[in-house]
Amino acid sequence: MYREILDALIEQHGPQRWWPAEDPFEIMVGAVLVQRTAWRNAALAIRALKEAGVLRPDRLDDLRREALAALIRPAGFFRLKARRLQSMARFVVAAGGLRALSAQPTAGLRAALLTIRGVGPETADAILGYAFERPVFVVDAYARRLSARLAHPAPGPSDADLKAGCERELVSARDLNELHALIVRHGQVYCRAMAACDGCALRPRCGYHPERVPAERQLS
DNA sequence: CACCAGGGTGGTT
DNA sequence: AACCACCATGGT
Repeated sequence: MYREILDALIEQHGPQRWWPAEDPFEIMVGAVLVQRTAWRNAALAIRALKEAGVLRPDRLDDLRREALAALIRPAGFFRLKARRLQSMARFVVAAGGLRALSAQPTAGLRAALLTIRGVGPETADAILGYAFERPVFVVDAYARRLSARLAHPAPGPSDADLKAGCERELVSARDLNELHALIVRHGQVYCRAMAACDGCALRPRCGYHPERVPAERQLS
């Protein structure tokens, strides 16, 4: 099921090789900055952090919160995210760095990440998958929409079931990361650009925003 | 002008 | 457990 979706999406869009970042901590920062935000805007904030030379746990922790907020302004929710980034930076410092963290088993590391203010299930999984290369599937808005559409007209699986299903079938971090990246890519291409699924690799059982698909093209 | 983007939190019903 | 308001910028 998910393997076939992965293959179809690779065929259509090619390998994605996410996450675009130079190092694991940049991925962690990006995962917070992109929350409910277009990646373009998160990228502007990351660039500002790099230019200021503060894209490191210790430097981020030392910055004054107003100064950090000003730097990440383009990402939106900047005061909120400044606080979240500092709680994350402090967490990393307190844990003894990324090397120490990466020694933990996945389940424990996930639980630890979830104790950070502003890191929920999705952000934790993005960090686990892309920064720590653990075999987890990131259930985000795009994955949820696709899953709901595939199950239509039945109600889609819960987030937990979707995540578990993907992780059972696609065992490797590489495949799970690639599936998530491709679902996002696919969603960005077809979500608004097309009213329905013309040219879609998953035709006829795909579509985003089912409520926007004309009734005569809805799945029965 | 309205609507949306790779969520999470705290409070209310 | 299921809602809700809130957080805020930049693009279409």
